[in-house]
Amino acid sequence: MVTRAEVACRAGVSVGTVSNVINKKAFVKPEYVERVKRAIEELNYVPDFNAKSLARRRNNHIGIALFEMTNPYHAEVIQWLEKYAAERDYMVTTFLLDNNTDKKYEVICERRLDALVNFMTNDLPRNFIETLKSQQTVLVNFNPQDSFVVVNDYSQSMLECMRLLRDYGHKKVAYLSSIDSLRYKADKRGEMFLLKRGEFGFDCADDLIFCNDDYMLHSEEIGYRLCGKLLSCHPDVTAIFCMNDLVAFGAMRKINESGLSCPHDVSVLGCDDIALGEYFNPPLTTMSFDKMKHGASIAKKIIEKIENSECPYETIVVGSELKLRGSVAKCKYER
Amino acid sequence: MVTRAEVACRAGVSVGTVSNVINKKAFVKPEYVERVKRAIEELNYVPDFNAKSLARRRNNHIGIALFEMTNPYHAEVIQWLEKYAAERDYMVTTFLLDNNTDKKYEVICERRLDALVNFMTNDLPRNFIETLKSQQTVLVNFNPQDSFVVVNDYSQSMLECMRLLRDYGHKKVAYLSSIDSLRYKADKRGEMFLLKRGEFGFDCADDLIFCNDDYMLHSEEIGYRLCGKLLSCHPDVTAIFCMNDLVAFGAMRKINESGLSCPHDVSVLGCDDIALGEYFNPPLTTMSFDKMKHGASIAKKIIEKIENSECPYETIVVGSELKLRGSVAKCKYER
DNA sequence: CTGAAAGCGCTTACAG
DNA sequence: CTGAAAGCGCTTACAG
Repeated sequence: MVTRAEVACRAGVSVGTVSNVINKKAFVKPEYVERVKRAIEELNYVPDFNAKSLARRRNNHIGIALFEMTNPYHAEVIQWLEKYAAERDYMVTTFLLDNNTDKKYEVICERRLDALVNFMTNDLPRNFIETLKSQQTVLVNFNPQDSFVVVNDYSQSMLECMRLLRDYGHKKVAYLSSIDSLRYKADKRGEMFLLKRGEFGFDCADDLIFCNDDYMLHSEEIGYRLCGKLLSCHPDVTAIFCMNDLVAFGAMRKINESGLSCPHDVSVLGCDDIALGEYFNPPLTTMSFDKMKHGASIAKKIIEKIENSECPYETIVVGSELKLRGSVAKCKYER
Repeated sequence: MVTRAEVACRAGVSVGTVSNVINKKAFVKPEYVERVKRAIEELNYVPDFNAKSLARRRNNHIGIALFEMTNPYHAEVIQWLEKYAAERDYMVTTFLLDNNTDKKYEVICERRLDALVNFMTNDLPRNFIETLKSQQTVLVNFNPQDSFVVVNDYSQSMLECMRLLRDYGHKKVAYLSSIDSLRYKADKRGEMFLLKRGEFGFDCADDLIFCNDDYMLHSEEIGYRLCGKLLSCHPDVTAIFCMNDLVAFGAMRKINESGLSCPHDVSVLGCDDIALGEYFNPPLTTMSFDKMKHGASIAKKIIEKIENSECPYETIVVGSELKLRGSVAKCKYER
């Protein structure tokens, strides 16, 4: 492994000067720049980012806390986040917090991340968060007072969906949530549904809303199970909101297996607009937001704050958009 | 940020002794152990893994080079790899090499990864690989002589599939490959199809095999486009092998849009057994292997070699398994 | 068994 | 503008 000292030696300058030409932080006599560059080339020198991190007390490392790695929705957002970050020399790594979590909390703290983005649905332990704060880690999606918060405002699209279902004559409309009953209402989608369903003429029975309390299940499985329960107590349901696209896929599977058809018997709506939704049969109606903008703007805010801790934390609201596709149709009783 | 020196001071011992109790490498008088532990607790001390890495010249960091982050197949394998690695204090980070690749090659080298797993379909530059080798990075899925290689042996399942299609009376069978025509034959699936299709009584027309040369497309889109071409020159095709499940989803979408039905008109087979396949309509027939075993065994080999560079590189062969589901049916001309 | 000290490969004031 | 040197927070022979 060739080090900076060897480069300096070969170029006939000091280590500090080599640093200066590599980091372009100070003016260096062109002749030296030339010599250093040549030495780097000849020795095939690669700087050690680790050593740099230690000296600068900054890692250029962004972490992402995730519960399910197989949800393409997160993968898409992360992809854009990573792209933006990578162009600015930041590395992003994803930490799967679905098992052995205590150990992973430790690891995350030991790695001295510059920032951590929280894409979990469940809460993270208080002392873990405190440690991160004491390390000056820039936080995203924790408490609004000490982190950036990105909220996807689904209220408009949700209203649009509800209007659509009403116009299509649906009355018996259910809601399948992949999170538990407490959090369910905190979510804009759930809140809106609960608040407005009477107004839109939908059946207001409590057991048309299903929540999930088993944290270990993946979304598809949640949708599949909840839809099973739903169909057994409300076989005449004609439309189902699902909290995300994977839940919707699970619901559609159960519908098919029950000998019903989507959208002929039951319309299904998802959320997130993952790329595969369009490939389903029927293509999934869903609502979403600009994932590129979402990912990139998280990265942008993070980097701004890392490089200038004076930047205030703020809440970013991202508007949503409805994608109407084949999985929604007129209520069969109206045709 | 509290450092090891402060812990040592508070515990009334030296820095080295603190290291010894943390790393459990040497015997320390129980009384000291107690005092050090208390000091750590009281000061809320968190070791700095970065500094540790610099001193040990090892990072406990495994990288994964990936082209598409949205393929759940890789996500699943990586998830198991990560789980195994995390339990042994290794961090794994995924590098998306779909754009700005030169910069990312640099970043990867600068981060001094202990290992790099290659999940790309296209080749990586020679000098990048050379640099990694000179850094003693443990390699997976590069050249067999200087890396571990994990091959999924699909030959048995592929034969099983072909036998099945023959028994179901299919004659006009196509193959959609997400990689280019050169690599196509190097893959066990493609090789087997090409070699045996005559023997199974399938039509041997060259234009029943479609390859993809546009590296920027995602698998679903590749399947969709190739299937479009296929249907326009062979509208009477009755079965399609797809190189992976996403390609199959794309093909199924095109089939539906063309007014045909899967499996009534055309049977479709995928590969990888991604979780969503079962949720499709119809559920996708596919072949796969044990992803947990696959991911964990990569991690195991890597860690063994990192911790003992004497371990020889080897090739690991993983057998495959057929999952027969609704997307395959008897040829309609035989019913 | 424990402590003092050198070393890991960088950055960054500070003199000159 | 450049070099010498201290420092980042650890590990690890080596004395004692």
